[in-house]
Amino acid sequence: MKKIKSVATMQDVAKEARVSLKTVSRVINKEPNVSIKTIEKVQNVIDAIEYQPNSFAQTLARGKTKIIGLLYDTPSPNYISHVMEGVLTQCYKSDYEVIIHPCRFNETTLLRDVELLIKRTRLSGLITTPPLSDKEDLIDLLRELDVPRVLISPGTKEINEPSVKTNDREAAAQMTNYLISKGHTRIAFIKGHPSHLSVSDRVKGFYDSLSLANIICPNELIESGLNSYESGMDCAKRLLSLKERPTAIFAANDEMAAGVIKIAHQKNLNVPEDLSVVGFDDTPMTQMISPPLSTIKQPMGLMGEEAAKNLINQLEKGDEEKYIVMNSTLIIRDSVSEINQ
Amino acid sequence: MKKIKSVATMQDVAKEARVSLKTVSRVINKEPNVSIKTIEKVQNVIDAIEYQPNSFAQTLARGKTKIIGLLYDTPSPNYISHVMEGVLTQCYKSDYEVIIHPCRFNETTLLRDVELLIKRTRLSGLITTPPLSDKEDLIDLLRELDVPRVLISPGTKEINEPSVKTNDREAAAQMTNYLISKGHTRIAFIKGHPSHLSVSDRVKGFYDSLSLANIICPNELIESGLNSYESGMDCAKRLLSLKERPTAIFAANDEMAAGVIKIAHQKNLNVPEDLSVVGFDDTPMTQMISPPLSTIKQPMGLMGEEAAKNLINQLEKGDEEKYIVMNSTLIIRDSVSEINQ
DNA sequence: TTGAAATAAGACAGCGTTGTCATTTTTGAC
DNA sequence: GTCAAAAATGACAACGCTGTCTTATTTCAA
Repeated sequence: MKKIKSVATMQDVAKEARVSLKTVSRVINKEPNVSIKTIEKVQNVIDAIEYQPNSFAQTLARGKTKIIGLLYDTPSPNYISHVMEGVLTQCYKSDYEVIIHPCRFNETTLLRDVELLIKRTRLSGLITTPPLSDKEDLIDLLRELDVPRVLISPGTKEINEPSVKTNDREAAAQMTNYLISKGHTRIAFIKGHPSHLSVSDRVKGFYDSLSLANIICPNELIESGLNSYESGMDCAKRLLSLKERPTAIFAANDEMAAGVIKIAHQKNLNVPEDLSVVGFDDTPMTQMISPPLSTIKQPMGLMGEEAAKNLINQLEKGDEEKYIVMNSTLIIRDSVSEINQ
Repeated sequence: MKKIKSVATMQDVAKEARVSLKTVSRVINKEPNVSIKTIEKVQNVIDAIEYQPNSFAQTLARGKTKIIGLLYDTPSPNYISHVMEGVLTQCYKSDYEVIIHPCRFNETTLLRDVELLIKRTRLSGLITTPPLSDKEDLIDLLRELDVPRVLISPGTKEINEPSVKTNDREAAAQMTNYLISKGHTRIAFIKGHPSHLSVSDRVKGFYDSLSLANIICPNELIESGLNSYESGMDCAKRLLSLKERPTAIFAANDEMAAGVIKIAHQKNLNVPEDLSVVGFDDTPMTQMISPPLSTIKQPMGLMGEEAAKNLINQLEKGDEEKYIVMNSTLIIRDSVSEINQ
C-alpha cells in the first residue's frame, strides 16, 4: 500500500523553485551564501504550497532534537500551570517542543525514570520545578548525563547551576517590615515543608527584618508546617494556645495561612482585628476567603519564560550558566490591621 | 566534526546479537515470525546495552507519529492540570508523546494556529477541553483535516463526535434533590458562561429535579454568571436584594458560589443558617472558605485518562466513535442547612 | 526420504532532512 | 579583458529506522 503524500516535502519546493534540495534547506535554516533573488524565489514557493519542514527528518539528520523537558512533582496546580504556560509560550516562539513530565519526588524509580525519559526522547534540555530543583541526586544525574538544564527556584543559595529564582527572602522581609510598621512585634512564622527548600527558606527574610528592627523572636513562635491547609491549622492551634498569643502570623504559603484563619475563626478570633495573618504565593483562593489575604506574588509565568529563554540560549549560543533573579511583589489586602497599645 | 555516538543504535544490537537489522526491528515491534530463541537473544542484548529506539527515525520510517495534542484555553488551572495528568499517564503507558497547546478561544488566528500545529508536528490525534470542545468551527476543521479526536465535556448533546463527558445533569439534579430534601423550595440558580456549554447546561439538571418535585422556579431566581468570582458576587447582589429572597443558591461553579458567600456575609447573612449555597467542581478552595462548600466533584484525572485511551484505541485499532460518560459525585460539606417552617 | 508449505531471517530501498565537499558563477582589482 | 578570490549552488551520503520482497531454514504429511 503506497502512502499518499499528504503534505509537501522539500523535494516539492525544490522542483517548483528549480533549485537543489540543499538550497531550499539553506533558505529554511537561514544559512549564509544564498542570493537574495534565490531566497525570494524559494520563499514564495514555500508560502504558496504551505510547506512545513518535517521535524523528524530534521532531527534525524541534525542528530539533535529541539525538545525541552519540564519536570514537575505536584506543586500546586496553580503554580505548575502558570509556569508551564510561560515555558510553552517561549518555546513556541523559538520552535521548540515541550515534553511535560510528572515525577514523584519520593519514588525510588525517579532517577531511572528521568534517565529513560532523556534517552527515549533525546531531549536537549531540561527545566525543573520545586521541589525537584532541590533534589541533589537528580541534579547530579543531569550533570553526569551532561543535559543542559535550568532550575526554577532551587532553595539552596550556593548551588552552582543555571537557575531562575525570585527574591523571596527580600519579599518576606518586606512583608515582615509591613507587619512591624503596623505595630506588630509578637509575630509568629510558619515554615514550609522541609523538602521544599524554596518555601522553607522564606523564614530567612522574616529573621532579616526582625533583627533589623531589633525584635527577638522566641522559638515558640516558629512552627514547621507541611505546606498544606491542614498543617496550617495544626500550627495555628499550637500558636493560638500559647499563653502569650502572637498578634500576627506569617505563613510560608497561602494554604497554611488559610488554615490559620480557619482556626482563628474557630477560636472566635476576628481576623484581622484580633489576629493579623499573611501568606505567600497569591493563589486565587486568597481573594475568596475572608478576609482577603495579604500575600506575596511571584511572577510565575515570567519565571517559566525566563527559564526557557535561558535554556534555549545555552543550547543555541552556548551561553554559560546564568542566574536570574526576579521580583516578587507584596499584595496588600485586608488581613492585617494596626495595633495600638 | 564527527558526532560522537552517545547512544546505542539498532546496528549495535544487530551486530552484537549476530542477526540482521530487520530481525531486531521485528523483536522491538513484536512482529510475528521470529523464533523464541532469537527473541531472547536479541532482547538480552537490548537489555545489556540499554538500547532505546530512536523515535525520530521510527517516525520518519513509519510515516506517522505517536504524538497526541492536548488543546486548552485557560479553564481553571485546577481543571487543566488534573486532566493533563490523566492524559499524560495514559499516553506514557502506550508510548505516546503529548504536546500541550494553549489556545485563545477568541483569537481570530485560532483555527490557523491549530492547523499549523497539526501540520508542523504531524500529530496523529487531538484532545480538546472546554470551552474548545464546543467551538464548532474548530471541530469542523479537525473533521476536515481528518484528525482523530476526542472531545472532553462538549456541551451539546447531539454532537456526533467521540467524547468523554460526565453526567453533570444528573448530578445537578441530585444536588437539587438534596436541597429540596432539606426543605428548600425557593432555590436560585446561577448559570455559567454562555460559551462554556458544559457549565451553562448544568441548569438543566436543576430544572429536572424541580419539575419532578412540582416546584415552579420564577425567572427572577435564574441568573447568568461568567464563571468568575466577581460575576458570582454580581449575581448574588441581585438575588439577595429580591423582595422575597431565595433560601438556597446553586451556582454552576465553585468560584461563583464563593462570590455568593462573600456577598451573603457582606449583607450579614449567615451561611448556611440564613442562606444555603452549593457549587460545582470541588476546587480545593471549597474546603478553605467558610463554611466549607457542598459541591459536585468530577473525576478530572480519570476523564483525561479515558480520553487518551479512547483516542489511542481509535488510532491503533480503528475503533469508531465512542461516547464515554463518567460519574460526578456529590460532596456534602457545611454550606447547606435544613429549613423548618 | 522427499517435497511442498510454513516459518524464520535477511537484503535493500526509502522516509525527508542536513553536512560535507565539489562545482559553477559572480565579483572586482589590475 | 584576465584571473584569482569570493559567493552561490549542487551532488551525494548519512541519520536510524521500517516496509517490501527475497532467500534460507524448518516442519511434517505421504
